[in-house]
Amino acid sequence: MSQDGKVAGRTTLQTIADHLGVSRTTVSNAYNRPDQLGEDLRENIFAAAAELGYRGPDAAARMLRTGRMGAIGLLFTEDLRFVFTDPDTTHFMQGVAETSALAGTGLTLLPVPSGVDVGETAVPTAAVDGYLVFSVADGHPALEWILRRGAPVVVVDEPDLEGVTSFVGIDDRVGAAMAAEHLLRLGHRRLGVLLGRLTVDATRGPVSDERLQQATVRVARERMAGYLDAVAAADLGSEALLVWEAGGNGPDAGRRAALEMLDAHPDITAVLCFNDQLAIGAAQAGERSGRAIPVELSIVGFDDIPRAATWDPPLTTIRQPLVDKGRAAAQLLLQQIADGGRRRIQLPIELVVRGSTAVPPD
Amino acid sequence: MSQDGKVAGRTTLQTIADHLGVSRTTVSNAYNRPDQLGEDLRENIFAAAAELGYRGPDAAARMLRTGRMGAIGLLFTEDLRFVFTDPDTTHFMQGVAETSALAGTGLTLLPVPSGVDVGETAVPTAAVDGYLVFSVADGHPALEWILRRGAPVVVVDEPDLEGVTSFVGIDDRVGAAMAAEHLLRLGHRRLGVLLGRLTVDATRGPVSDERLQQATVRVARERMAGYLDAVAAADLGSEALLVWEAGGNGPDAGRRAALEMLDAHPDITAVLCFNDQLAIGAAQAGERSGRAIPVELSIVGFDDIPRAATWDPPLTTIRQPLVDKGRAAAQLLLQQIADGGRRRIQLPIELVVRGSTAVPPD
DNA sequence: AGCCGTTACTGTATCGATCAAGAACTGAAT
DNA sequence: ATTCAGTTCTTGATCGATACAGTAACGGCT
Repeated sequence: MSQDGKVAGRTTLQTIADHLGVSRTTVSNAYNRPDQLGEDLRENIFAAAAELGYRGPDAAARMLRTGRMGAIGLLFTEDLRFVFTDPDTTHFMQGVAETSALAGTGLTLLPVPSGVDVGETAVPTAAVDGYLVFSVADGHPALEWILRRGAPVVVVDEPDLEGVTSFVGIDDRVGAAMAAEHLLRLGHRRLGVLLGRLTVDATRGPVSDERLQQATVRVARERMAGYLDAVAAADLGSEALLVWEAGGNGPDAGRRAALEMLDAHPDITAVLCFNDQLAIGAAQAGERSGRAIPVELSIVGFDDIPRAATWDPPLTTIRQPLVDKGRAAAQLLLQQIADGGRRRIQLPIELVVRGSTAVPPD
Repeated sequence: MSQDGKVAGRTTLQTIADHLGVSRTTVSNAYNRPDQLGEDLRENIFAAAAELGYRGPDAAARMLRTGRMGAIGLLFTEDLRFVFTDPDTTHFMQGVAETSALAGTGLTLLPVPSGVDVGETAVPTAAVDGYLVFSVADGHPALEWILRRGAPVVVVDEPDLEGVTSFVGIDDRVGAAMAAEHLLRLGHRRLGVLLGRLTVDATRGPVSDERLQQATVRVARERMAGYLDAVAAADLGSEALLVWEAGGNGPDAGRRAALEMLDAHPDITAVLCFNDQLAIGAAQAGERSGRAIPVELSIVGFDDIPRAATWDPPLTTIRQPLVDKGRAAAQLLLQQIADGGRRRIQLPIELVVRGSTAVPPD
């Protein structure tokens, strides 16, 4: 009856097979290929499974045999406090979670806290079919680790490793140019630029051309190029731009940096921000330093998070579809897992003019 | 030399072992037990691995052999839009992610969208050592699924299955009583209660005693009991409480429900809210209906999210440590995975009096 | 009767790694 | 010379399931 009867041990497919006098494979089929056996036998098998306390096919064994993990990994290197607080990230995650849930795939979070060796994290041992890499700086060790594993990878926003991974992003250069053009057309001639980070470390303060050259964050490089495009198109020089690094991407970092920037350069009449959180900080800084928005100071954000529309005044911003970005990234990864194909997606962006920008004071 | 040489196929431990003329196990030890072999051999092994394109030990095979998945699952049944937006949830997740990252454990998200059969989700096949169940209503099918799997489970907030799972929560009854007492002591005699949901469906409107009996959400039952405790201690009857169900837990649902409630019962002088998001909605509703806060209407929240302190006026609320809750839950699960022990943790709560409560108008 | 297709089920090989037990070697202590 | 302990590496068994190929039984059709 049994060809492999165990004396004790866990309940497995074999236990049930022995109990009913059928083969292991038939029991397996009851779970995974219902069309391969009769309806009544299938029910008997489930009854026996319940009786014997069988927990269902073991995940690890199935994975080993099939080679599929049934899960995708989401890698991020930002501070965890930030990841779950920052609206950009959470909206993105929402899109990812939605898509993977719809596909019946698991979603494994792979945080790589700064200062921790990647080998010590769950990254190397994670049971995933592929990785989603969310906004990681060039050459980060975590990225090298997973590229070495050879699994499918979709990079979101950065870094853009053409030909190596799939990619989801927006045209950052054009988006930045749209924002700057809007201000220039209103008549502004002296623009502050407030960005989060140019490198992984949290440097704060004015940004020299030199430091700009060293930027390891692709998005920052692209957007700066976009601002310069717009400035050049308006027949102005790069001295029209005053670039300041906040050292972080939240409203607090934005407020602090904007206060310093406005203090150092009171002639600035408008601030271009790398995201809406920074823009909210800048708006607070403006009011705190006695500048009415938008009459005395114009602010432009980026992303169009929900709060941008409800802020007082509502923020002019560049909209990018963050939830769609998550959806697209997850879909690309699932596709690549299925067919091995690498793809690129560029999502649409749009200038949304609201109440935080106006003609500069004369 | 080789005892199991494959003609082609993937690179495995054996490939490297053959290449160097050592055994499979030695190569395995190079990765997992560096003290079991010489330093130079270890380096040779890694060099060979790099040369042959070996991706490191296969996760599935390791799991099968060791029986450890190296990951925990986080189950939630709420709408995904809510999960990543709601501050309570994200703070909790932050604590979980932090703790699991510190332990080098993976964290797998297991969303169970409403209307989807649990068997179709990643829940049954997830490779996890245990489950974290976050605020799920009594008898939800997803919970039955994972209990059947027999893996360690930690339930957060609800349902409280004593003796079956570990549990992390607060004393909801006492917390609610503290909030109500505060208002009663100020002199309020007619209190609105604004709660999110009593059952999984999104019912809205006034809550009858009958419906209260049917509540499948444990936290709601406990807190109602706490309010009644306080009311009774003040020698009042249950008619001092006017209970309203918002059908959701966000500010929008809160605002809408509070408007209806205040419209139907203009004599209410204070509102007890089940969380700060609802409280923010109630505060907006108060002002929108022409009531100054706190002079004409007092509002009490629950949780003490960061926004509660910065709201205008700052919210009086019951503080519960949400990030700690996530940490505690993850730690309990990791402990239970390690030693099988089931434990209970009750986190401290605290009344935080701020500017949204005052003596009622006469 | 003979052939074919379908349904229902079986048996063997295999996925890739780790564990437990033990062997070979080294050097030092008895 | 012998025992002992420690280090370094090997052997054989095993984790639990699924892929693949194959068999048996049955009914319909010519």
